Amino acid sequence: MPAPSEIRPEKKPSRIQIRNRRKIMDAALDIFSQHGFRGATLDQIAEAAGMSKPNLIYYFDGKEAIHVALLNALMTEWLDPLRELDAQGDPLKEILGYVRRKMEMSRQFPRESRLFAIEIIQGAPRMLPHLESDLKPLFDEKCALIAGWMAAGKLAPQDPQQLIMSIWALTQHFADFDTQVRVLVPDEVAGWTAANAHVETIFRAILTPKG
Amino acid sequence: MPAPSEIRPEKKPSRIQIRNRRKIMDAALDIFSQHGFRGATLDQIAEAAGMSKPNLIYYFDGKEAIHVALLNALMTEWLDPLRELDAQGDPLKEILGYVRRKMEMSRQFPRESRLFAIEIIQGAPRMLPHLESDLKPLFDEKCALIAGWMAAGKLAPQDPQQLIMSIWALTQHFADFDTQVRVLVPDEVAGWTAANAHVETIFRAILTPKG
DNA sequence: CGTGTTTTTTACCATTTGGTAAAGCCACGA
DNA sequence: TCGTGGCTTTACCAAATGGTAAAAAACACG
Repeated sequence: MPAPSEIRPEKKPSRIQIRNRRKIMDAALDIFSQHGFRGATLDQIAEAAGMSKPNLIYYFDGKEAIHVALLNALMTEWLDPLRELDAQGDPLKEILGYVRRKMEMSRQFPRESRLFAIEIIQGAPRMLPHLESDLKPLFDEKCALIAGWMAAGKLAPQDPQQLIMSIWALTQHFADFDTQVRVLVPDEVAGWTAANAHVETIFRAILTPKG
Repeated sequence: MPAPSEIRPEKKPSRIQIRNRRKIMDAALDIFSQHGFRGATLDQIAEAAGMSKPNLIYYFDGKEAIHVALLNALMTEWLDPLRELDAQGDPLKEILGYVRRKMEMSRQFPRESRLFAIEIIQGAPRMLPHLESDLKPLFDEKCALIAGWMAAGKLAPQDPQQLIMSIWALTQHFADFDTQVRVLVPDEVAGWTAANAHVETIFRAILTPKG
């Protein structure tokens, strides 16, 4: 009788629950990343998921719950590439590796990137706490790591905060502004190749320590 | 009897019309840039403009007309900094000047930047034609100009398309992702100063021709 | 099988929202 | 003072939308 969305004690979800939850999340990612929270409708999501609207509500407590579930799932994996920055590795290689991973994510998961972008642009109404609790500490930690590398002369000295943010700006641009990029650089394959080369050039140029 | 929004022949708008149209556009910019097209409501816009909802409709044909009017007005002035790229000027100075103008716009007109960003992220449903007809030609023209500069050895050779897009990505980031930036770099003044310095460093580094 | 549980569907509902109709208001010239 | 025309408000409406109730269907399992 109780809908799974209301179950508090973890009553190990059935196979159907897992499958349908996945379908809903995927459909919701499609719709939310295209229209934003308010612009998306449950009917759209339901149709994209191939099920009825009340059935959505059976699996999630409501529209907001779906959105929050998406953002939560996203936040974790979205930060993984940054977590992989290894203090033991070669500084320049580590950062260029991070840039490459972010470019790869933009290409493979543009919907996730756009979902995130819309949420932030609109003031992160459902995500500010996560930014403070998840993103900020990781950001500070990695800034300190990079600052250490710079102090040791392994990288050209500069503001680590600005460095990381510029990596985000450049890499996510190709996912978030895809529509515009497609108009200006119609050849998608060549565009991605050029973009990869360009961002690598940029960061190699500003990071390589002088003499 | 006829509402001004329906007047075809340009019947020079009255002072009240000009004032109210402005108020509406400003309010709409506020709301649309915060919630996107579907997320914004006429009631919100009306309240922000300090007038009643039917009064909005008196001045504009409807929600969509307001949004389109905003985007049209925006597109023109948004491209101005790029238009100012002067073929006669010093190449490096011209591009760094462009970067500076874009940073300035991000700081002074974040709402416009976000309105534009949301529209593009959502697939530019009301703007694709403008991208093709206004942005694309200007983009191509300036790419050719920059390519000429590079061929003449005035700038380090690289993909001009990627160069311009990376300028956009970096400069607009600070307006569009302001919420996130504020969490990570709480000191706003210091943040902007560092950001300005950082983008200048980046483009100076990749544009300065070697030997 | 048969029975209790999970899942899905059908039929609704209350609110919100974009938009309209028509009356009222107000400044200004005759 | 009256009327005329631009401006504003009040009172609505139909469609869309998030969500609910409850019956029906599908399923798990002894």
